[in-house]
Amino acid sequence: MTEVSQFTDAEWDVWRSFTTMRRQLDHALEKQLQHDAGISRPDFEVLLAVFDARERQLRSGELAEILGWEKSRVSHQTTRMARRGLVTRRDCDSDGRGTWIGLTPDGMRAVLGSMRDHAATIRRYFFDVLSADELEAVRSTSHRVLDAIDPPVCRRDNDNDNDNDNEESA
Amino acid sequence: MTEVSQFTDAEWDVWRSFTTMRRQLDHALEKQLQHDAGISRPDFEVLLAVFDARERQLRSGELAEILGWEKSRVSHQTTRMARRGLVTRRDCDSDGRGTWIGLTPDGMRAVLGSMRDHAATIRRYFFDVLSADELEAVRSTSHRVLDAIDPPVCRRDNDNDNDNDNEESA
DNA sequence: CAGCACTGGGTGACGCGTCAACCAGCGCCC
DNA sequence: GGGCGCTGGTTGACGCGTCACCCAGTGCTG
Repeated sequence: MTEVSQFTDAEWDVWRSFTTMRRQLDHALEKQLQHDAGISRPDFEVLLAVFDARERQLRSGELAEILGWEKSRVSHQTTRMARRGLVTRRDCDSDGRGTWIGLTPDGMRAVLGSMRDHAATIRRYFFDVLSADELEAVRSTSHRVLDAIDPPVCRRDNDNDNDNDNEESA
Repeated sequence: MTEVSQFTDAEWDVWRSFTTMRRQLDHALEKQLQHDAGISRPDFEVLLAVFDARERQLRSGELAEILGWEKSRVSHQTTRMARRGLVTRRDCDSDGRGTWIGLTPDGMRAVLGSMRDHAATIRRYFFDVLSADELEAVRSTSHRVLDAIDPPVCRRDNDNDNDNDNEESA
């Protein structure tokens, strides 16, 4: 990644800082969850989504939509989690194709035990160390980058039907 | 991730923007490489590191150090890449334990063909859409977050023996 | 030289994630 | 009611990444 990259040293420095930070932050959050509750980040996301749902259960498809995951990913993940005793999976009565995902006692314990710690960790490594201005900068740069990527790549938030015209300047 | 998260709406907005941006940016870069050269990002990193090395070859351990990867990861990755015909692996003469990683013609073609496009993509989605001030903000916030994480978590860049002082300002 | 620790690297199992293919139930429409 | 497309979801293969463990060559020390 040196002579070849056609970036200036300053650009390269920014890019490296940024990617390193992402990696370390992910790693730190993962480690905290693993340490505090013995679960992974995907585990946590699933547990929290189900926990937040009325009746503490969700159809597989709803879960996919909430998390922004593919259906197959949800299937794989919940299958693994069921094997590890974190969630239950049972067939839906009213629709023979459906699957309800619920929490086991272990899953409930895990999510309750890790929520506060996880939020605290995010706060410690992110919100606490950044000023209001910096947070605003993060927000705006994120949106800028997203806007640049947006047309060609996936659409998730406002999923309207057209997805191939655009370029509303950048 | 709603009532439960003990974040303000504004905080939540920042965090979501940030994580979404990371995901989409990674995804876009991955897609570009796959499209332009049929390789993944890890593939690209390995190829570029080897390409940059004198003699166009590296010992497995050097590669690990350059990329900041674990040795086992390098082993798995280069094994897969060798299977796909991107790199060569041959035993080292002077040290019976060593392995040299080199480029195949296909690997050379892939790295040559994707370098410019990859850099251009990073520029398009990142450097081009951010002002100098915003880039500086990215750099400084990245360092701030890294500094917050740093002590407890891994040390990678300046790997001198002491690993808990530093702070060369941000 | 024998022993022994260290070092370079590989392996296997597993979790995460995607893609493509598949399958069954459901709804619709003739 | 018999076909037909759609929808909800699963499966299998594969790549990525980590951890724990293993193995052999190296080199040092007695």
